[in-house]
Amino acid sequence: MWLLQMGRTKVEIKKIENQTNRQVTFSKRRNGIIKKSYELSTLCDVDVAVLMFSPSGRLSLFSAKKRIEDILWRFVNLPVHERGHFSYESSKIWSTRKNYSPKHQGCITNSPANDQPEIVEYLQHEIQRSQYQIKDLEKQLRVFEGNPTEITSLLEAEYHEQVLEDALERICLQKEALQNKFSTGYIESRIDQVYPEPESRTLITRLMTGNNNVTNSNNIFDDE
Amino acid sequence: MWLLQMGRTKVEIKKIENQTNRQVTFSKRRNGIIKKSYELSTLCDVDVAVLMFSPSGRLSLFSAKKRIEDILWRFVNLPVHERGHFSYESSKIWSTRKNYSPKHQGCITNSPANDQPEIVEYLQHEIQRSQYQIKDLEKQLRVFEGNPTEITSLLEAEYHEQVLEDALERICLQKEALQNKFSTGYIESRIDQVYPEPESRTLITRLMTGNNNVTNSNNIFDDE
DNA sequence: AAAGCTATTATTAGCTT
DNA sequence: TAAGCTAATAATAGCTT
Repeated sequence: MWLLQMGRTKVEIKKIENQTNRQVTFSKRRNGIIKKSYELSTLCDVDVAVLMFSPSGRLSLFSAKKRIEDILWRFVNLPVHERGHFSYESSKIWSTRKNYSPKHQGCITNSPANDQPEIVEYLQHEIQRSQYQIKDLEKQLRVFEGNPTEITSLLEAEYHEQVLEDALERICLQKEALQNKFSTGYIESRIDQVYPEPESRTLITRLMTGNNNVTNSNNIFDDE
Repeated sequence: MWLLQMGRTKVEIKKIENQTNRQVTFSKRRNGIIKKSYELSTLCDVDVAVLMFSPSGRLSLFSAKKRIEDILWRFVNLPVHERGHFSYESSKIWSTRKNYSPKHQGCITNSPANDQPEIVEYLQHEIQRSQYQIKDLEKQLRVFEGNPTEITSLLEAEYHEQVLEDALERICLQKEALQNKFSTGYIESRIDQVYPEPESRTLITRLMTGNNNVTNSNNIFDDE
């Protein structure tokens, strides 16, 4: 009946390459973390918030005792001197954990003694990110201007031609619909079912411009 | 040597009244959650952020793969309706928990209340300014998408039509120019640069468009 | 109190259905 | 594909040092 083995095996902590397996493990372990978080919250009377973004951009949230927004809000609005300091010191927590490598994790606890302007650095970082985003959007807009320096291949030109023709067609249909509406009094209400989602256009457009600035993630590890 | 019992006993999930005990349990279980979060992050390639506020106001943070600010920022910038409001009752994990009372969700305001230094106010102002600019640029881009739901009057439709026709004309001129160039024997061969693999860009595109998928109310424990 | 120990409970990996 | 099973690993409660 049991061909290989029953029950769990010891597993190495590294990315699970098999997509199905990874999904199943994610689901199980996420439930585990959420359960543990709930228990910690209840046993020790602490507010807990957990956020998980999967690679596909899907978000899982958990918060105990308070709305997650309230917990995050409290964090974001902490006075500087209670915000927690960042250091690279290794935690004793991990000193006996074999599978732990601290290069990509940050564990921070606040230390009232330290008064570093972390929030200023954070805000500056976010401004830079916004500037990148603005540059990218401006680049996208320039593509539609037909600027020869932006479109350098026939394929690109044809692609943009197609995008614009599609958009134009939708506008014309919409124009007709509006004309009908005003001439007959009939209310058009199926438009968003009839036409393709604009989101797909945006996505492809952004793919075309190929500007993908990624925020850096210097990670930080700290002892309690 | 062992008066009562060795090893753990089954514990009821309710607030630990003994202060010392509660602190010890907090420390141990917190480490457990952080370890599990690290493992989940690595195994399943997920961004995880954990925040814990003890009753005394002490904060513990953990984030894997990215800075916690980046993860929170991403969450805060999700449109409110995409933030995932969920009820705990829906999971069978909670079906036997008596002490749990879920709180309903509400809105979060976006302007930080601050008694922060001047520089912080200034930076926050700058960020808001950038956000407005981004919104405006996105609005301009939507003109090229020709989304019918954005257009509610004939006048608007005609305006968009004109903009698109102008853009199309410029693109066509550029296309002709490129055709001339290539008809002289030049071969276009950079297709993979023009159309990058969608997979690699999806996350960033979603980030930029703000259209992250979120687990909704009833399936926080469901699979992705 | 903080760190270490271990019996016991809890989680879960790989399987079957 | 999702849900259930169980052997095995992992976490940890209550203890000692």
